[in-house]
Amino acid sequence: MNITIKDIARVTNVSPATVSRVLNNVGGYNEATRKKVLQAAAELGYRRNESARSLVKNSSNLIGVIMPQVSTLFYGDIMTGIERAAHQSGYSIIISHSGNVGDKIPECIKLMAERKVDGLIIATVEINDEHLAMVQELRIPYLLLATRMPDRNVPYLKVNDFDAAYTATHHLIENGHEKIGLVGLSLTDRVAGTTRFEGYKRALEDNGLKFDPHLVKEGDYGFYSGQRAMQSYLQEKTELTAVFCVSDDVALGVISVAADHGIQIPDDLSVVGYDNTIIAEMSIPPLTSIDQPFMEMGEEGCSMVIDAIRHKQKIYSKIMPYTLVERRSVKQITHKIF
Amino acid sequence: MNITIKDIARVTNVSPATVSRVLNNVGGYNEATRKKVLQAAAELGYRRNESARSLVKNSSNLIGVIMPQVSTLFYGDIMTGIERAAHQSGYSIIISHSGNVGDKIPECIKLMAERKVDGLIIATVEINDEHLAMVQELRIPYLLLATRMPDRNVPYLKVNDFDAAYTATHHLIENGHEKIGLVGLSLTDRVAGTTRFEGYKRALEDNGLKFDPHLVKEGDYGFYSGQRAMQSYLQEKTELTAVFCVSDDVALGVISVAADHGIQIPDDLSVVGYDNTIIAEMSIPPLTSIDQPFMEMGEEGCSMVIDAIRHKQKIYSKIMPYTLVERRSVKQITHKIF
DNA sequence: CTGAAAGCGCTTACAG
DNA sequence: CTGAAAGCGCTTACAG
Repeated sequence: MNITIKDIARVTNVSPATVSRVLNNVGGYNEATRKKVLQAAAELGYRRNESARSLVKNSSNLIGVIMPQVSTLFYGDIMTGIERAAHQSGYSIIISHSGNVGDKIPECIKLMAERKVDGLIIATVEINDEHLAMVQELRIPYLLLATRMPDRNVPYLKVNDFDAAYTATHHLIENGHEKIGLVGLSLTDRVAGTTRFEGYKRALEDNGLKFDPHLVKEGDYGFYSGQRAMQSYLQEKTELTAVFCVSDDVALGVISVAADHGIQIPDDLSVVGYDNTIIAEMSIPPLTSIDQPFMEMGEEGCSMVIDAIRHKQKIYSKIMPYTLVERRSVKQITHKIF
Repeated sequence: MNITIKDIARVTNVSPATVSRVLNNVGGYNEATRKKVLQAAAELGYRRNESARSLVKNSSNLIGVIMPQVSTLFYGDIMTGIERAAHQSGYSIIISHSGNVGDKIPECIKLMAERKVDGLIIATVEINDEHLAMVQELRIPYLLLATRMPDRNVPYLKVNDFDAAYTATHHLIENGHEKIGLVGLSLTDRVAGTTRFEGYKRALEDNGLKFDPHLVKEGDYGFYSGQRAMQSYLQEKTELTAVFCVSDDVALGVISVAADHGIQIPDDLSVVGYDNTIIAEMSIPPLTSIDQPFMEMGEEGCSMVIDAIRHKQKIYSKIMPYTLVERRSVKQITHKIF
């Protein structure tokens, strides 16, 4: 049998109400009772029953996290950040995977509803209007993390993909590159795909370079996508001196087939990645990459929803700062015009 | 206000008891009532309150997962496996991070106790006797995943580290190597550290090679650990033709400094990794590595505890199969004796 | 400062 | 097949 508040009450000769009060630190008892209750609780090995507590408080001290189960490098970082912030504030986190294509999102939301989570973080997956409606029905604070809903006023926390892509491309241009490829563009991904594409194009235009569709390779964010793109460049004998990759994984993909073909990075080809996961550092040569602060995003995002829960206030979207971290995969080349 | 079972009862003119029965599919009602209850539930948008349910059933449908927050590559894989199995059986998972050094383990266990989790998975961290006592006090099924307690009869699910290290080393020997380094040995890690060390040594001995302590570099499982080891080999001008690394990360570390020094992999140095995470494939050249099936381990492990919960039976330890996946980081060299 | 009582939303013997 | 009732372990007005 489990030890309950009543057991403590019996042992200490006070009412369960008082036990509850001291255990919850709400005041309304003198020091003597406080001491004996706490001592009895410790001696009996009391563990409070969160279910009972949740039931009466109509809240669970739970933050729900919905994430896709793709094994991306940053999954752990985001989770770590979220868990840290939650733990600090006395919340626990419960997670549910949305499937690779987000097909299980409704199920996830239902689950979160049953668990009466106090707040919800939807990370990394794109949701649609139907999902949004379900989430809103929950009437709890929620936040899109490292994702967003275009054209909808839904709170999110993420890096500005347009700017970051612009910066990455601009960095290449600054270093004298004029034929710059874009690798891994997902046209169906309106959050990170097309936005980065726009940033890339704009950087080109702003610097008087012509956008050439032959230089962009569609794909996804994976390693193989990068490999396929590089193979395709090779086969088509595309002339380029640099590529901007939509993720570190695809960057490593292009580097790997480049290596197989004796193409030197950065001497023959400069490459910049995106995410700045650990593999950017592991790359040979180490990869220049756009840093997304995933751990901080998890932490900050979770704090935002907790604040909203506690102060019953609205969550405002926030842009996280990105940085370009330079390593050794970009070469400065001389301008042809000189 | 939330819709409850009573609301459905009122609308359908049956008792809450009956509503509960049809919602839980326990039988004891005719088709007509079943239909109207289900319909009313759907119409009202009923969501059951798991807290209330947990309270009366004295169980939560929750599997607790305790993991360190190191951002290892396989974190996501393990979690994915666990979540998949849990979800399939109607369980949710709640996670708590144990800190890098496991210092927060007691706190994690306390939390799991309060949540009344039905089962517990402790992944990847080493626990001590004190922790074990706390866990056992919970009186719920639990399992150590990808870790174990030496000298204690505690159920675990993992790969046989000794055998795997033996296999890795033996693979190198088969390919004609005689001076084989061991990189990343953690002498304090009695689970994976010393065990892999033993496997390495035994493989040497069984093949008539002398164990040379100068060939082993202590460290941890990280990238930098591999870098430091390689630098140290270089500085000491250690003669060796191959290294067995305790993780892919350390393997990439040695490869990266090797590259900086113009040392060709595998021509000048063969290397085999451990874990077979995605980076093994991303490595240049692609890394031969011991595969640990993390996703399957998560899935299988979670299934084991769920089975134990359902059938109230003991959990028996299980060994997962590992495999050596050969890629291009090992070179066959001619035996000197010929 | 403290207690009696009601109630959170559900499940489950028990009785019919 | 169905309902009335008790109870899971807690919190929180209310009253003193």
